[in-house]
Amino acid sequence: MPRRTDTRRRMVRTAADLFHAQGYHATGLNQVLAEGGAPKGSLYFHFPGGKEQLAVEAIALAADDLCTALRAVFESTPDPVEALTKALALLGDRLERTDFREGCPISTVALDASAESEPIREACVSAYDSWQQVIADHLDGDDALATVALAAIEGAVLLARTRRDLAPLHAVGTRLAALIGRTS
Amino acid sequence: MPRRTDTRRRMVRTAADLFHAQGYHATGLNQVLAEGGAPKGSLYFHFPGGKEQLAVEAIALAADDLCTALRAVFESTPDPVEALTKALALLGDRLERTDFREGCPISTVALDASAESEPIREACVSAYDSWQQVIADHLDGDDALATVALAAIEGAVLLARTRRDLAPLHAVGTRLAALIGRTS
DNA sequence: AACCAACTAGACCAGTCTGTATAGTTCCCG
DNA sequence: CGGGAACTATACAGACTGGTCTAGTTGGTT
Repeated sequence: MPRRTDTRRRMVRTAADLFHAQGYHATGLNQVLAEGGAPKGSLYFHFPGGKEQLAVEAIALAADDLCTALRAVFESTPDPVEALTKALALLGDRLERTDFREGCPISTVALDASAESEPIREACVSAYDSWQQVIADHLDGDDALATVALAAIEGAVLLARTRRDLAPLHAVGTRLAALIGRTS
Repeated sequence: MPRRTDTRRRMVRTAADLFHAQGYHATGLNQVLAEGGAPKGSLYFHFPGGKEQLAVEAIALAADDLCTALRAVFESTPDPVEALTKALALLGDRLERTDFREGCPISTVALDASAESEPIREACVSAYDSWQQVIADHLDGDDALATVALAAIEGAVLLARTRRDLAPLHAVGTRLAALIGRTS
């Protein structure tokens, strides 16, 4: 039985899910506590930095999860266009499964909190950077190109989530080859 | 002195700016009131639907503003790639001017409120649709392609705002030709 | 002048927010 | 068995939330 228990971990997990679906300001600490089955005292014991610290860790966790998933896709798929299409499918599946509640794990928080909290902003930047790095690694290290691919994907997820329709994902998917400038 | 006064208009304008920069949940009605110089009673006189109605109208206003600006750019610039580059510059200027507080006028709200309010979601969809329409009109009516262009722009603005760096905008700008599939 | 709609003003309410304080429990170690 | 750290549990605080209510003011019309 670990002393430094899994309660802490569970809190971060719960917070990550809630922030993912609702954003920073729309998610109350009470909701995180209730859903994670923990009282207030525990929260401020584990996260003396309060909501902000919890958000930073939640973002890092969510970023890591997606980064791992992305890496798995890219490592099992040599052709980058095909790999990106698979990545889009991954995000599309999640959107559909959650009735379009969960798109990009961090962009809601990035938009609604990173202007007022520098630590949160930095966590979001790290997240985007990590994903972009995975993409760039499989695009001959072309960072600018990876930026464009990431932007197109993020934008597509944003549109798909708002419209409740996967079409933007597919549109971007079919145009990825042109975007990347390969014929494959 | 106009009877159906400009107070109402001013409220929508203020709300639009605040929602733009901070999102839905981070923006309190009191802040809108204070910044717009109006008391609570007036708000619920002009907007019986409360915060939600105010948001819907603010989104519509912001959408219209950008739509007009986009149309102006496209009508004065025959080449669509060049026009999109100008549009990116427009958004980049605003980002820089506002110290990266104001990116896309509605995407923050789209992400942090459209899941819980159907009217707000619909207003956001209309906004995206109107912008996409302008783009498609100058892309031989290719709607899917316009979707990709819009997604890339939205994603670029999101990344630029979070990173506090216009590079993503430029990266997308230089790749637009490939994205659109034209040599011009 | 009288009237009525349009509109303003702000007090007020109940609920929620993040955050604090403190008493209690659990669990390992000696 | 005893002591102390790790952790939980809950009550509470103060500020702020969106929203309601009613009294008052303004201004055009007859």
